[in-house]
Amino acid sequence: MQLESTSSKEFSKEAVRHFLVFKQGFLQKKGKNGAYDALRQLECIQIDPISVVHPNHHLVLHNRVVDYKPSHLEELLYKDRVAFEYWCNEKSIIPIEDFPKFRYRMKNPSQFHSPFYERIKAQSKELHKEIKYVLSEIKKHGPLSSGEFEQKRKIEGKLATKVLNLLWDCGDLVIHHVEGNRRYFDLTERVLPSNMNEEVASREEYEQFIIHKYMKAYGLVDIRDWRFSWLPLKIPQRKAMIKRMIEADKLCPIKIEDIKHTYYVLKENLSLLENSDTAINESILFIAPLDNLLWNRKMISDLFDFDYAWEVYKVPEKRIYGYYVMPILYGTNFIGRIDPKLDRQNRKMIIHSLLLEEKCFGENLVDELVAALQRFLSFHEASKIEINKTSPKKLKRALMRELS
DNA sequence: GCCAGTCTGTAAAGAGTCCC
DNA sequence: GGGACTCTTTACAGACTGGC
Repeated sequence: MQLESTSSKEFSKEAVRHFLVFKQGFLQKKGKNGAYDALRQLECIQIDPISVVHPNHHLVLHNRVVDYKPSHLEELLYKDRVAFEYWCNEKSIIPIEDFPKFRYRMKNPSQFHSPFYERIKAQSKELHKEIKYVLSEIKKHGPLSSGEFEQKRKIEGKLATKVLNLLWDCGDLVIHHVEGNRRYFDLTERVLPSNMNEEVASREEYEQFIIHKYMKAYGLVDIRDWRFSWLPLKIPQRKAMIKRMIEADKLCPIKIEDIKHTYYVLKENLSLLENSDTAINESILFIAPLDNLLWNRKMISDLFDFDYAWEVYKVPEKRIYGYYVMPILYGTNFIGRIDPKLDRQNRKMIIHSLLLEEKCFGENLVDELVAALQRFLSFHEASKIEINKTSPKKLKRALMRELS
């Protein structure tokens, strides 16, 4: 199937990088309202529980909102209820106005992903009694976590987790609040306004909505992406969908210098891509491992000539850059990697390594790195810093001179 | 041989539980 | 009281399998 049209526009890598970085809105917002605006601009933020430093979702907002605090997001989720948690780019935080659209997926969970759901769906008949019991207990007592079912009620903890997740997948329960990493679930009808819970989109409406949302969030559309369109589509179905969108004048194929692979961009974003004068943040940023900018690792490699792999899931002997390694962004380039860990007891930020790419180091970078580290420390309420390894070696002394 | 899809290993913090 | 242990949460990366 030939998808490239003769009218494909050609762009430099730098122009496309500028477009992608601009769309992320780095350090463009302020305060709790700014955090909400950033969430809407990003479409969703991926959740991750690993807390070596602040977890992924907080790091993502820290890089968009100049004075961001984790309490901003907690309030947006559990007090103001202008955001909710559900499957989007994996488990994600999503603006609440999208909730009615997600109802289609909630009511038809077997049509979508989640191997976890598939595993327990097979047991759903057997779980019928437990489902009824969990719902009635929550109705009676208010928000409950899996732990409470194990401790005080007659249901084993792992089974309670399965049932709670199943009911959450299906939209019968929402996350009321979180204590540590324990989620408390409540009835959706009790937490959200009735209009949110009544409207159910059709399959067609949901698909159109989620495809558009995906394309806006990614900026560049890549048919190889394993999360393509956040729908379970095989390659031929993806090609057919792209063809339809090109014919409907909603999507444009683009050619990028030195890249054979064809990427696509929403027609509505084309003028933004063509306009490389848009102002972007020029400070150094430590990008979260699951930041929206990094969702498509192949695209990052193509456009930024930077191969990034998060190493938390690698066996220790195969790690090259460190367990929680984060890319360092400077303007429209990745200039290196940082592997941090917060020592919470001593309020000390330990930088296991800070490695700059070859050719990236210049004396003027030191000031920018110091500013970025100071902001990172302040965000984590760390009063001390320890830097173990840098590349180049002389960077460590230069940084410590400014930071201590 | 290549590509798509599936399965498994891996690790962290925080809260709760158990036992001395 | 406090140390040791268990449970909970998550999905990427790489190994593996199967189809063409």
